Amino acid sequence: MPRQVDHDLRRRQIAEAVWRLATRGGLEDVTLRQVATEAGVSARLLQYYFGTRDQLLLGALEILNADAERRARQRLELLGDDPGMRALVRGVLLELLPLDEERHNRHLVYVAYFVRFLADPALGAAAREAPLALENLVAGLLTRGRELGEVRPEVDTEAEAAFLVAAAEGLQSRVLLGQHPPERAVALIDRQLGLVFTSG
Amino acid sequence: MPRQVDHDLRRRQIAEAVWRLATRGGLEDVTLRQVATEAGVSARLLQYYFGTRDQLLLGALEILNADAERRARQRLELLGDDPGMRALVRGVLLELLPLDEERHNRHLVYVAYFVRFLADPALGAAAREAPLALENLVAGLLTRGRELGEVRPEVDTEAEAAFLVAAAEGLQSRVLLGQHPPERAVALIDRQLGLVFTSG
DNA sequence: TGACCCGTGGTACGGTCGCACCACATCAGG
DNA sequence: CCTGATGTGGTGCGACCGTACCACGGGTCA
Repeated sequence: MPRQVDHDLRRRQIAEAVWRLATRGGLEDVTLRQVATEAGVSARLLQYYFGTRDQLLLGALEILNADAERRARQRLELLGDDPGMRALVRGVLLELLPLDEERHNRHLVYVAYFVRFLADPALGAAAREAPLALENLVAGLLTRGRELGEVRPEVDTEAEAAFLVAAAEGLQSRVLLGQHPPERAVALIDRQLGLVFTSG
Repeated sequence: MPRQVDHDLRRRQIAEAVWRLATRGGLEDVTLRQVATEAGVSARLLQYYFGTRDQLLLGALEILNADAERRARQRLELLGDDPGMRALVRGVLLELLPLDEERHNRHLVYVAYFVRFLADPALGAAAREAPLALENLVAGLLTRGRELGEVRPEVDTEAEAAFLVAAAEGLQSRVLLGQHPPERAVALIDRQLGLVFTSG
């Protein structure tokens, strides 16, 4: 084998350019030439590493998803062993809010892709799984919390989980549009958690 | 004046073509030629009635907003005089869900525009007002309901309003992506309303 | 050392884009 | 009856699009 190059690194470098352009002007602005310029490589390389434009869009999304999962796992681990169910649920929900630049941009990218999710089966598959998994995760945590007495016994954990995740997603949009400051979104989540959990 | 034509009608006809294309493939697919074909008019007419592409996008959005407000008002009036605060709040929130084709498509169009809202000040202005007004409307209804004894006295009406609107918006996304059936979204809203209102 | 393949650049082509421009009906007012 | 604004169609232009294709440096293995 001749000259070795870190393919994953190159792909990531290109994917990041895709994200930046998508957050600025939507998928419209994600042209091969623009991505190449933004990534500082020749347009030919995009073809080499991703193939067609559709594959580039899909590839960039997959890398984003992988990143999101890794970062989320990191942040949850940061809570330490046995952080309590409330802190865990809170951590999961806050992952949906654009509380730092990384999450801000990530959610912006998802929005740019949104309409495509409906039309393109390959993209849709990559996007449909995550949120439902999140909902089930929260539902599981709430059920566990109810068994431990941390969650009020009358709570319908499945419904509450779906509602909490949806609310977090809605708050995300408001923060992105600058209609709420991030702290208010967090406060609103905490308020609802106060209604669900027994700990005062 | 020579040959008279209903400008508003023509503009609406063209705007509807914009919406259809935007819901199918995002703003990428909203090209002048495609819109002209979809609307069954010549491309030249788009220039005549809207000017540049940016103006077309803005104009189509404004017509959509006007429609949305009119339809919402209609549906609320359908509730009759003195429908009770809970029914009113419910009506406002359900307006945010894609419960019929009209609302489904409308929200899809908003999503297609979303990223643009952040970059284009003119579009952003048209989009930023509505949701905050909605939140204030709900907050007012809740406060009034609390005075009437329909809302539990311990409810923070402003926070609850913000949370409810955000949740409705989040549920909207889930329904659009087909992750929840519309009835489940309604049920989740009703469940939360049950926690807020005394009537049960 | 020569064959070979990986990684990279450049470029060319057919197509579509937004938009400006020109031509021409139609019909009200002088 | 003609003048001129209104409404409509067509066409052309320069730019940019996605992508296929060609060329080539450089490192690896026989």
